[in-house]
Parts: sequence; C-alpha cells; structure tokens
Amino acid sequence: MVTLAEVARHAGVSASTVSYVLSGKRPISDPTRRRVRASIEQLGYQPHAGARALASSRSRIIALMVPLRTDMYVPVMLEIAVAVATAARAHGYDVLLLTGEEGPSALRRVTGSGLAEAVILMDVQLDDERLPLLRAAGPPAVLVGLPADPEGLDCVDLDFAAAGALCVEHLADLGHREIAVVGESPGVYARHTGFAERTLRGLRDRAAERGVRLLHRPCEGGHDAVAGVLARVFDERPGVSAFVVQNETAVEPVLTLLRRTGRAVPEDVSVVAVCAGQIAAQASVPLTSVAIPAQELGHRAVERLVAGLSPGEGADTAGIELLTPVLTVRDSSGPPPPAGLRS
Amino acid sequence: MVTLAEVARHAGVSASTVSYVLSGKRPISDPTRRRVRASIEQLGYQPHAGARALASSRSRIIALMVPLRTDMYVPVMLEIAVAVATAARAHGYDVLLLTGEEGPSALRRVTGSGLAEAVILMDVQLDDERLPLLRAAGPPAVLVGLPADPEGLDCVDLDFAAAGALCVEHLADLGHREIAVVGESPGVYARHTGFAERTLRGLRDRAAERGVRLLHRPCEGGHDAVAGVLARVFDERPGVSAFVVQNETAVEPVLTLLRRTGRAVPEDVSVVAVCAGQIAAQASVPLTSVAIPAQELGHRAVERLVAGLSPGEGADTAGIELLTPVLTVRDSSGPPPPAGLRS
DNA sequence: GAGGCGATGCGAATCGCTTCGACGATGCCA
DNA sequence: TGGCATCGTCGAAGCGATTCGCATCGCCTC
Repeated sequence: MVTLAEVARHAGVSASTVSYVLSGKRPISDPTRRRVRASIEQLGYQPHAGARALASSRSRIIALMVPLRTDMYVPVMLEIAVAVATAARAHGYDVLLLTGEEGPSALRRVTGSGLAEAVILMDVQLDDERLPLLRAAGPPAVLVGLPADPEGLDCVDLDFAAAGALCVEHLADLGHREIAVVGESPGVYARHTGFAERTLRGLRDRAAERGVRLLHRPCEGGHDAVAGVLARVFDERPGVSAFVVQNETAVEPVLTLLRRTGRAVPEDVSVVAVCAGQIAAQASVPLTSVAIPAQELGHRAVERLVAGLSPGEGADTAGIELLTPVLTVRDSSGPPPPAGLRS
Repeated sequence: MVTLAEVARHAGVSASTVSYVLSGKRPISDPTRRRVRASIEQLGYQPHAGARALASSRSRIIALMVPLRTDMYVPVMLEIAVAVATAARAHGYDVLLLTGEEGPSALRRVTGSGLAEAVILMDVQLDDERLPLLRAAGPPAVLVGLPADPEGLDCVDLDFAAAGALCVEHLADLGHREIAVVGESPGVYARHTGFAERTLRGLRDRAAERGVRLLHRPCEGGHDAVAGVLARVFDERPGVSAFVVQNETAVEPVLTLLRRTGRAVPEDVSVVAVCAGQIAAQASVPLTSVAIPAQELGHRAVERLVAGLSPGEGADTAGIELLTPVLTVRDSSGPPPPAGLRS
C-alpha cells in the first residue's frame, strides 16, 4: 500500500505538503503542486480512509437507514436509496446501508463510533422511536418523511396532504361526488406511517370542502385482497364513481378487477393513483397520477445534510421541506357517467 | 467522545488490557474483565471506527455495488441488498452502498483506500468491465450473478439455466408443444446480462431435448410493450399454448392481455413465470413460477465473503455456487387445450 | 528452598493522515 | 540597503485504537 509519506519522498517534499495539496487548505506553489500530483498519479496513491477519519474526525460517510419491511413502496425505496448514494458521491461522501432491523441502536453505533457523520432516515413513522435519539444531541440527520412532531428535525418529503387534496380536486372538478380510497396495507396505518395518514387527511379535508363523499379502505397488495376490498366498496357505496389508489401493488389489480366486473375506465369509473410515475404510465390503462419524486427526495435529503455538514454551517437548515405534488392527467380519469346509467 | 484510554483509567487498567477484553485475543482474568466491561457500560464507550481500521487495517465494511439501471428486477435488487446488509451485520460487518455510476473506479477507490475490505457485485454482465480489476490482485469479492468466464472468481447465483429447463420441463410434461418466452428488456440482452442469457439457454436446450418449439421475444415492461409482443407472438405462432415470462413488469400485463383477448388461463394458455415469489403469488391468476431466492442470494454471498475474510482463511472458497431453482405449481399452468379447439 | 512456568497485565511502538506553529526565502517599502 | 510582511514549506504532535515483547506474580516441582 502506498502512503502519504512515500508520495512525499517521491516528490521530494514533506508529508504535510502533500496533505495540503490534497486538501487545498493552504496555498502550495504551482510547480510543487504539479510535482506532487504527478507522484500521486505515478504511485497510484490512495489516502487511507481510516487514517483520514481518525486524524480529521470526519469519515465522509452518511448512513442511510432503509426499512426492512416489504409491505410498501419497495421500488420507490430503492430509487431513493440510489439517488441518495449518487448525490452523496457528488459531494465526496459514501453511503452506509443500515436496515431497520437493528433498531435505534444502529444509529448510536454508527454515529458513536464515528463511522458515519450523519444520517438519513427513510420510512419515518409518526412517533418514530429513533427520533428521541436524534433530538438529544444526535448526529446531523435528515428524515425522508414526516413524523408527528418535527420540532427540531430536518425533514424532506412529498407533500402528501397536498397530493391527496390534488386527487380529490381533480375528481371533484370532473364532477365526481363519491370517491373511494384504496390505501396502503393496514399494517402501514397501524404503524402510523406519516405519509399514509397525511394523504388521507388531505383527501378527507378536501373532500369535505368540496362536498364529496369519501370512503377509505386500507388494502393489502395482491389481487385477492384487492378483490375483497373492491367488492365491499361497491356493496356499501354503489354510487362510487372514482377511486384513488395509494398502493403500488394494488394499482394493476384494481384495473383488472374493474374491467372484469364490467366497469370501463374511465367511462364508468375513474382511477387516480399516488405512486411511482413509471407504474402509473405503464399500467394497463395509463393512469392519471401523482408521482412520488423518489430521485428528488433522495437528492434533496443529501443536499440538506451536506449543507449542514460543510464548514459553512449554513445556520442549521433545520425545518421541513415539502415537495409540491404534481398531478399528471393520463387516460384513467374522466367525468362520471350520467346518473341513472350506473349499474 | 469516550476513548479507550478513559475507559482504561476508569477501570484502573492499561489501555491494552481494555483492548484485549474487547477483542478476546488474549486471556484476561475474570474480575478484570468484569471491571472493564462495567466501565465500558458506564461511560458508554464506543470504539472509534477509524482508529480501529487504521490500527488493525480492517475496516469491517463490505461494499455492495448495486446497478443504477431500473429496467430490471428492481424489487429483487432491494431484497438482495437488504439481505446482504442483514447478513453482514450478523458477522459484525457494515455495508457500503455503491452505485454502478462510478464504474469500476469505485471499486478501486473503496478498496484502495481501505474503506471496504471486500466487495459484493450485483447485476454482473457476461464480460463485466469490473472483473479484470478483481482478478488482478483485487480485493476479496463475491459476485451475485455469473460472468462469461468465472475463472478465479467467487460467484453465487440462481441456476437460471436449470430454472429455464424446469419451466420447459413442466410445460412439456403437461403436453405443451409450442412455447413462447416473454423475456427481459432488449437492453438487458444487449448488455449480455448473464442470468437472462442463461435462462434462455436452459429454455432452449430443454426445449430441443423435449422436442418443443420455442419462440423468444425480449420485452420492455409496461402494458403497451407487452401488448405488441403478444400480438406478434400469436400472429407468428398461432399454435403457442404456453408462455414463460421472465420480466416482473410484464407478468401482470400478460395476464391482463390474455384475458382481454379471450384466452383463459390456464384452460387456453398456460403461463409460467421466473420472478419474485411474491409477485407470482399475488398475480391476478396465482402463477406457477420459479422464484428468485433474493434473500438467500444475499445471505450466501455474505457468508462466502466472510468465510474468506476470517482468520481461518478457509482455503479460498473460490468457485461457483448455483442455487437449485424450485418450481412452485400454482393456478396458471395446465394441459393445453385439445387441438382443433384453439382460436 | 530455588528455578521455572503459566497466567495476566503493562508499555511502547505503530498505523497513515491532519494540522498548527515555526521558519527560510522572497519581494516590498522606506 | 535593512527591516517586515507574505508566501510556501517543513516538523512534530496528535487522533484512538491494536499488538508485540516483557515484567510480574503465584505456584508447582525437584
């Protein structure tokens, strides 16, 4: 292994000079810098990460905590993770992958050992058990998601309430007066996952405003579960003319089942989804949808973290950043069928 | 931050003693150990990762390189990644998340800097540009996937050839004589991704053995793309009575489209998938399928890596480990319709 | 009763890099 | 032409662990 000292010797300068060439923290004359750079190149020198972390007490590593669960939004999770890794690299950071399994103690571990300088948390729950740790002199952190009490925390998320409102708004504008919501798995609500509840609130509030009747049903993924939910919905509310689906794994089953029960989309029933854009676009009926901006979420999380980590210390950007949802109209939404023609 | 030295002082022993208590590399008397442990506990000591890596030249970090692409098997990727992280933790390792973006140089970087001691590569292509680096005195590595020339490399993968054979076997046993394969995106084949080509070979070889006609079509995900492919298949080979689908995003569209064109599954057409088990089970017709054992792949990769990393040095376990595929029969496969009754 | 041995614990060197104070050489001004 | 910033570079002191060689002590054996 090539060390700083060897590079220094090879270039005929001292070790500190090489270090300064690398960090740029002190001015180095042009010829010297050139010589050092050349030696680094020739010897194929790579600074030792551990030594660096030890001496500077900065590991240049960000920990990313992904959920272990699989009952939710899996593709989006990977997309966010990859976006985080990419964005982090652009700032010279690497990403350590933590699963929820270890629980809050994982945070303590990677942070207390100086392994990671900062943390990004995904799949935040309304009263997440990891939050106290963060508030109490925790490491710099950014949550992707919104807890019940974001006081003192740095959060980035899609404005799911607005997303919900947007869906209702769109449908109400088209003339729908009775909407059913096919939600996430019951488990997601049981865990009080922020985004699911916020979407629901957005849906309900706007529905109330617009005088629209709303029926919400949690729903497991998979064809059979969806079949059960749909059947019950039509049973209880025969007047439903539109669905809002927030569960990627339920999207296609909903379409299939509507078709199978003789309801055309969008002529008889409209469907609006809150899900990954790709899923919506590729569905058997291209779906009007509010996309989850996974890449941007990951990107923004890193940006904010790095801003706080850099020497600039930009006044602790703490606060909530909600991305504005965008509703893309595709083929699955239209005006409700004239009253009286419903089955 | 609490250091080893402080713990030592608090416990009234030397620093080296504390270190030995932690590592167990030398015998320490019971009372002393107890005292040290208590001090560690009380002070909330956490060894500094960087210092440790520097002194021992072992970072206890495994780098995991995931593909950046999104045209393939995304949920499986995340599942493998999580399994890797979990398994790694069980052995005291952490996982560094690398995206393909940086290319082979990322390997050099994390490995040359001592950041990671070993590497797991996903989405391996037949002649992957990262392989030369690994063979040439590279770091310990395990590939999840199989390159064209696995000489000197450590690989773990599902035996996709056997998986393909299994599918044909199952269908041939049922009496099918003409099978169509809905494959991965053309891009996947263009990149010469090992698993796709191996599956195809398994399918073809067994089809030849069993005297079955086979038609293979790469296929983008999404409803429309699948529609085009299916139409062409039925146009060119009206006699096709069974499909093998290897593309998660094509699974549901295939079912939908078959239904829509008046073909019942499995009465008129059988469908067998090679995909995540959950997808198959939750499809609108529960699919007979060969599951991708994502968890086990991740798990095995770590096990092999750790075995090679440990002091035992178990004779470099280099070699290929192919997991035996299992075909689960569900509702989507049955005998072909009697000849003459076909549309 | 003395030499020897195993079991324990200590000290010091070391890992590779960062960083701070200091120092020699310039160039500028008076 | 001497004194004084300024610029560029060097030396040395850590950072917090690991690890190797020794010293110590109690005890057994001859």
